[in-house]
Amino acid sequence: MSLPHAILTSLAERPGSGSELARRFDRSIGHFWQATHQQIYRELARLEASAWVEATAVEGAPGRKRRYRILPAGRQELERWTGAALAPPAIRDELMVRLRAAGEVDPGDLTHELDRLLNHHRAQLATYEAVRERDFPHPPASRTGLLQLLVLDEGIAFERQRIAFCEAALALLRNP
Amino acid sequence: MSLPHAILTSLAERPGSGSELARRFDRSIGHFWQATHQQIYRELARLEASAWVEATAVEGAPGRKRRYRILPAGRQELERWTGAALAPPAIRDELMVRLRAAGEVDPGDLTHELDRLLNHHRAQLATYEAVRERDFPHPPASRTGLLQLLVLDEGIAFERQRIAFCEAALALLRNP
DNA sequence: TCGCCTTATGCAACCACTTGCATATCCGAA
DNA sequence: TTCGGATATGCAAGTGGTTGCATAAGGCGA
Repeated sequence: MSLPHAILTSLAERPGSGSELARRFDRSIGHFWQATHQQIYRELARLEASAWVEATAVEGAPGRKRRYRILPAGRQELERWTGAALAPPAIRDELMVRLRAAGEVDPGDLTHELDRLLNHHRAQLATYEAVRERDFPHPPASRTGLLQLLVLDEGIAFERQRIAFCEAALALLRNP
Repeated sequence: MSLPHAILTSLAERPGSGSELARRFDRSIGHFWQATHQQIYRELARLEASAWVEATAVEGAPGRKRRYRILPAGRQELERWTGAALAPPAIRDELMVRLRAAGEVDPGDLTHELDRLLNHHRAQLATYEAVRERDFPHPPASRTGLLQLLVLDEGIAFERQRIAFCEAALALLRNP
């Protein structure tokens, strides 16, 4: 389970409040490890109880805003986890199940759904490419930057592969 | 949630018992939607309660073996689901989080874990390629076969991408 | 025939995630 | 000045997935 360490990583990159983290997840790390704001708040409470992060109330902000910062023990935990045993990814790909099902029964409106999915992946690809142009106009010099770019490029490769796959599936379903 | 429909699809392809389904998942559909035998048995009980599958006891077998078969109502449900709204995949990729973390702290033994992961993906690729040679020596003629091959080839493309990515990450972590 | 191994099925507890809703606080507009 | 909207945090119930263990039945060797 990676959520606590995804949050620790995000806080190591930059301190922030729960809602800021939720927005950061939507734009950055969350592209690889999604989390709702409820998950993030609950996990922040646990991280604080473990003394891996500390929080200070932010005055003059709406709600009861608290700013979280990673503590040395949290950085140490993140380091331990980074080198710990890494399980192969648990694949849960509904699209593949659908297509296997479409081989057994009438696919119905599946082509319409594939079209919607294709649009989603094209939009996601455009997002990644915009981030790449904005954040990495030149090859980064630091190891941190190189690793961030590597991960971003994997996202781009994934979306491209997905787009090609949706197109192939649509071609197959449309031409009997 | 796709597990009930993954099971219905598998039973539509061929009837079988819970343990046979569990083995089939390990080799086939489970490459895209993993499930333990406990999940499968629980789900089979629900599918039976919904009258989407029926079971008959198998005599002369160890345990209390029961053979499941999809019913017309189950096939109808599978058809409904095939055309239903399809959500974009929920990505949860621990490897990407690790690499972002490795940009913030000392990566420790991460290269060793990446080596193990690389071996896993190479083995998985070899498995897929063996299945492809065995099951699809010639291009399939049926729509069912074409869809199965499409899904299999996506698995192959995924493993290749993953192998290239692990190699790139290793090169980056080893050459500072 | 007794005990053990294997196959097959299943229960129960736990944990993470999802969803819907509730509360707190600030700010600006009526 | 108070009321509604936006921001921020949080609770609680329901669901799916994981893990450890339990039970049932056939087969086989001592």
